[in-house]
Amino acid sequence: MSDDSKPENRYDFRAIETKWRQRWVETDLFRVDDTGDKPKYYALDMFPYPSGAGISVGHCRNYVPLDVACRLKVMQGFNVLHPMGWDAFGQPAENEAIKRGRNPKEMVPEYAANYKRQLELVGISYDWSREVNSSLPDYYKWTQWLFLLLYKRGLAYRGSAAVNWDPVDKTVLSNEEVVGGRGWRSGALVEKRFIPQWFFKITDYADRLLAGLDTVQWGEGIKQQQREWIGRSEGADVEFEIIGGGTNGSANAPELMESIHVFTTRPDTLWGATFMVLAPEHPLVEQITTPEQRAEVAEYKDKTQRATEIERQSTERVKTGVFTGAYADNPVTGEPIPIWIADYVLMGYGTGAIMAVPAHDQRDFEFAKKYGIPIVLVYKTSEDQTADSVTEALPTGGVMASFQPSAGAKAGSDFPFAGLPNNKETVGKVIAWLEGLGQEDGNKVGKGVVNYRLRDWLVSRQRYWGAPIPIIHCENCGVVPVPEDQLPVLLPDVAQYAPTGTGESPLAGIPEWVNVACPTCGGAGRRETDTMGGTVCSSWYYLRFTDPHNADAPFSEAAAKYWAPVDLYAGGAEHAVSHLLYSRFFTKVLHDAGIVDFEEPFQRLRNQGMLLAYTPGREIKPTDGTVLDGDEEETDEPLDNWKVLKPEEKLTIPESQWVWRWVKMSKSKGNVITPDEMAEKYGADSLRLFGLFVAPFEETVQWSDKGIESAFKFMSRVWRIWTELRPHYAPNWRETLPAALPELSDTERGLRRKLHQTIRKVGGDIEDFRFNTAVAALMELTNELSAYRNALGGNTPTPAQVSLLSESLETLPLLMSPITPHLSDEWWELLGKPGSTFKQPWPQFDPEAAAEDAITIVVQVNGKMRDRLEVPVGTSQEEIERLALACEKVVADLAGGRQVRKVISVPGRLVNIVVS
RNA sequence: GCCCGGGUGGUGGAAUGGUAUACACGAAGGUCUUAAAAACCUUUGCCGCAAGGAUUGCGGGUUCGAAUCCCGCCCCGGGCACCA
Repeated sequence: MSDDSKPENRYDFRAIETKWRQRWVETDLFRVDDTGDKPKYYALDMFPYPSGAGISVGHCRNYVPLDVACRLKVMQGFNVLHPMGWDAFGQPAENEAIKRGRNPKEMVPEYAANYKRQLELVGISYDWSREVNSSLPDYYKWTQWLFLLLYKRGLAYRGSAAVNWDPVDKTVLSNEEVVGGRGWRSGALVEKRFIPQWFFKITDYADRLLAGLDTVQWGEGIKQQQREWIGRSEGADVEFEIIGGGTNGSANAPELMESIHVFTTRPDTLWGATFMVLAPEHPLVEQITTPEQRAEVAEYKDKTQRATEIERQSTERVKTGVFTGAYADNPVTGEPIPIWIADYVLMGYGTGAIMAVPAHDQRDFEFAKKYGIPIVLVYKTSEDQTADSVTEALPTGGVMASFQPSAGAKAGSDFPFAGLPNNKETVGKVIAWLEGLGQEDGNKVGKGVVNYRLRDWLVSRQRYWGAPIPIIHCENCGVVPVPEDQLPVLLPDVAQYAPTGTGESPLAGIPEWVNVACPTCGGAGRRETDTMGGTVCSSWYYLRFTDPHNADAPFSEAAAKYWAPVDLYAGGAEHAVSHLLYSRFFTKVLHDAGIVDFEEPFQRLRNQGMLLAYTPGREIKPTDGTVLDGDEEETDEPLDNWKVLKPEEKLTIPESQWVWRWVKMSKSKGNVITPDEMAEKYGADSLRLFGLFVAPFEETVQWSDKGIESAFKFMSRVWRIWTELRPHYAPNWRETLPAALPELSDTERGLRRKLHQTIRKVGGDIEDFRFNTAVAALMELTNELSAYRNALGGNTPTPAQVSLLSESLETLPLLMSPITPHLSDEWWELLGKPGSTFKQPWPQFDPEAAAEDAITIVVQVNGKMRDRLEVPVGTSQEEIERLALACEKVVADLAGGRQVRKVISVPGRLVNIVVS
């Protein structure tokens, strides 16, 4: 049937794709403007860090599907913003530059150019005139401007925060560079050091960040992760006075006495609080520890600080702690209760101190049992239940016991809670009661508060490759923001990019950059030498794309108003909390500053699945060091007892000993397949089609060469079929088709029906991100066209058949255009049409043509399929039921006196006969 | 332990209350060819010669009808983890 000897019958994807790639660039096809009467649509990929390795076919799993969605939107008449840029600041680029001994300012643009080349290679429709690079001054000027905006709004502040200090390399490490408590290069145990650093006050927005989640179309899983990260919990802040303890060697001990605030979600169990626990790092520990306990406390503190990481990973956590010698006053019972320190209380959550209620909290229970601390039941499940009889904490159930306040108690003498159930309502009543106590001296015992797990956002990095923080420290004026007209604070060149041995950024080593006059008083000032972490740059980039070359503002309000917010955002689920939360925070700040008119940056979010490659590795023993060798591109934990083979190991270890596993495709694992080699071998269109067809967008995919071969096979096949039918194309088919319709055979009407059903399905599936079924629909249509071509044989088609074929020949390139744009444009040209399918309207779906003229009705007996009926559309329900009951198989089932009890009809689908 | 996904033929997957296995891979047979490849055609989830039967991780439930909804359990992947 086919004849590949004719050159035009061969699918010469190299010639086709090279030609159209060039032509799209020459005609500036993907350029968009902020004007016109079309509705806008903003679709965005998470912008990548351009690594030296270039993109892998894994990246195509992200960029190609969004490109398909964009191309469809353009054809549907939207003005589509589809930009791309580079998340160029940050550690990966810095580490790469250090490793290669290169200047990141030169290296990053080279890598970016390579990325751009590869993205053009696979035919992504980016408007490159809007390319941004977060490491260029024209971009980071505005990152700095936004820092100052937050500073002015009281949302940027300097606080003390711990960094990971590598005592051997004498550098600050990021969390990613700490593996198993050790520095990734030196292998030395990492220490905590506290230094002043800059924070953004994201916690002020905790409730709004929570509420906003209900207004966006994101996956429930991602929303849930953000909710948990924010970690809102309602409870009470309760104050405990310290009534004895260490004098700290000072004579005026009473003045040192303070109170301890705790956060508790269970203030209703206050009567059962028989001790308190402070985190070992709690600042009050020094003050309250008695001289006798000092040595023991110091030892415990030291032990927790050094051994935390190791112990956490080793044994099951046994509760340990040390008594400080101090006591606090339980405000409702008046009893003195001992104050302990223990590492199960975390400094970073709540107030770093808890009231411990062993009767109703399992951790407190274990601790009390171990150290012989009394247990008092607040809730009892039976009248005569005693603390000695319980073997574990009772967090739920029971009713409240009766408590008589002792003489020393602050609380009022009445106790209105006896008999109340253990539930949220009771907690509320107790909080209200606590708030009413001690109001005379203005000192409430407790008050209802909301606590969040969310911490303020640490933006300082003691690193070179980032946007300098636009702050000057003046001896006289303190912290002074750099005036806006002096922005950007340019990142200077340095001799050495690696972190310094002092823990400061390399910028601190350039006196001529650091020393400046104070903008306020003119006195001696020092520039802030910390830079901003990469997540700051990426928290607003989506807005820069709306107006990427604006020299007077981060973006014009008009451009942002026209384009933003982003209608469709696509990227990896690994950003579920960090980037996606920070961008939302920035957007709310900009909203409050009156700069943007919306509060949520990303209306619809889709997360693509990972791409796995079958990768050789070797078994490792648990003792076989897990210290990484530093050239890891990503920092995935090594899989339990297995490690990827290094290139040299592939030579030394015989293949029979290789252990294969599916792991994420990445440069560090040596399993990357690049789009370059695939495009060379099969073409970009085949690569696009394969990535879409192989699995649903969100699903993890196992890469196989077989898969792309099958995509290529389809491309060759559809090319051949279309090419063989093309001689029958008549451009005037729209005029001739109406008259031709009555002449068509059933088969031919069936082909036309399939065509219009496919128009409907492909459009709908792409909008729903169901690319795999859209491709399947195109394959089905191709199969029908193929069958029709075979049926036609060498016969000359009638004029009616020409009209029919012409409609298909012209529609197919348009239907395939979003998915295989190069092929589609080549076909378009072969039909004698100018321009690109990209600028053509999406085909109109004709409901009449798509309608079936016969339907299959399934006949069931008691829900079991018995027969099928082919009936013409429009057959009455009564007629269908009569036919169903007359079916041979139904009649057989009804034999033996079984009675028809009910007949259920679903129009157009089935008849279910319920028999006794 | 908690949270979020998921479990359907030999394989990737389709079907989200109404014909389970679309589409594709793989496999088998055929046509063409000196031959091979490619292409094209046919068959192909399981048991059974067949009629027919069982079947969507396991067990129960709701329903005329469940892969789909509900309850309990098992397994796999991902995330968080002493959160007071």
